[in-house]
Amino acid sequence: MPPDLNLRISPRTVQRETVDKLRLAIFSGLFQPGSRLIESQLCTQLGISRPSLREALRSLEAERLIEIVPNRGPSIPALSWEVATAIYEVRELLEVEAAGRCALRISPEQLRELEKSLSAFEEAASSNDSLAQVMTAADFYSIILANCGNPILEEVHRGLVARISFFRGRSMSLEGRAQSSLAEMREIFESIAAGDEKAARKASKQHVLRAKAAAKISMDNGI
Amino acid sequence: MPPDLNLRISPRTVQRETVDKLRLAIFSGLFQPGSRLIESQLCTQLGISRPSLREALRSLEAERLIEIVPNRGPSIPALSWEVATAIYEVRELLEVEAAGRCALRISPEQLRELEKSLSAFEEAASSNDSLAQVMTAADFYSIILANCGNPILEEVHRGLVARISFFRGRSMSLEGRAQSSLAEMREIFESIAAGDEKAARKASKQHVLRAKAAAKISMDNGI
DNA sequence: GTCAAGCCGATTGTCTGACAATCTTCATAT
DNA sequence: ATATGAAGATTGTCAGACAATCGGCTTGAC
Repeated sequence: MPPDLNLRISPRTVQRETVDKLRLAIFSGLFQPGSRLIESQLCTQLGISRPSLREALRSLEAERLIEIVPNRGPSIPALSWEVATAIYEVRELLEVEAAGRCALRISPEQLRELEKSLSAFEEAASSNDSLAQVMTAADFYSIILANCGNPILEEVHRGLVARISFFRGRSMSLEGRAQSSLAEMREIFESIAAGDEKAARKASKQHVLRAKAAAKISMDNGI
Repeated sequence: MPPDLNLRISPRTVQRETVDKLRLAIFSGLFQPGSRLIESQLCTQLGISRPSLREALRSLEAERLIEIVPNRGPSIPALSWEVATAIYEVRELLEVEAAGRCALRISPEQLRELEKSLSAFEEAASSNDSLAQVMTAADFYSIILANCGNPILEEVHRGLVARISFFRGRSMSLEGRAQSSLAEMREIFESIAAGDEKAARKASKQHVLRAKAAAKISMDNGI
């Protein structure tokens, strides 16, 4: 078999990645909540055709990252505090369960991985880079969710966290939030490392509750 | 203002409903797990164009009701027992929480509604119409989830239940499953009616566990 | 001046038709 | 029997079109 030279003169524009680009743009807060997304504009910006764009938009709609109102088109939904609260509550349910399970079954190897991500967050927390803080914190949870033994738990969790990504950056930049977050995460880590299910659940619950409180504060302040 | 005669000679084919049609087709088991969905065929069957169909398919893909493999197109995913188990476990988490909350906050009016749906299931259970059984049972949960005070809980639950709809018809047709299901549901209802949160949680947990067991049996039997 | 009616541009919903890239299948040759 | 290769089927993507609908603006009436 001849080696795959991977030389593609005109690669069919791989717009399987269009969804990812758009998702990232939404995460990074490029669009204001409530603002409309004009299809023709997005097409030129992304360099794809309207049918392709609309496919991507349907995916995002199903993920609840955008809303599509008939005859008005896609827009960024304004997240009410009521819905945000509901999301935090379900997140609590899922994370607590995942942390508890994780404590009982995580492998030494993955535990080291978790420790590394905690260190990464520690470093980010001592800086003022709130984007790095959010990213490393997300890594930490991801590892827990990925090792809880239930792929659905992970999948649902990811979907929910995506919807409140808007808050996360804001609340993390609250005075002292990163540091207290670090302490909470360390406690979760210690409990999991010790294989103490109950402690892991308790610590995890505390963490989500405090994150929720921080989000509420930053929202009330209209940050 | 002239009255809206609602006379549309050529109504723009409302294919906002295309997704619903397809979803229903999948629920009712019209497609075999693992079978491919040919776009051109679906287009003619549904009477819509390919771009429109592909939008609908993207929505279903995001709901995990179909899979789309690049260059192979959409297909019905074969649900492994491993994934099904994971779904049942998360369902347990959500339903238990919802039942518990419901017990504390449901209005008398909604309680009557719940009782009615229980009666409907009772009637279906005494018949042999397993489709009616599944539908009325789904109604019962829906009412609980809709009244638990957390819309996200409901939303996530609906998404998960959709993915195991394939099993539900099968396991409900197991000898005696409908009757024992009825007993379990009655216990959930009684607990909620009594405002007993703990009992509601316990009964709900039992119910999901038994449903899971029934699903496993019917799957092992290859029904 | 305020409010209603109606018009106009902007945008969406949907279709048709096209074509290259890729996968499948089957026949052929070694 | 296996590898090769060619034909057909299917997907990925685009361009262009047009009616339906929405939002805002102008106009006109009171």
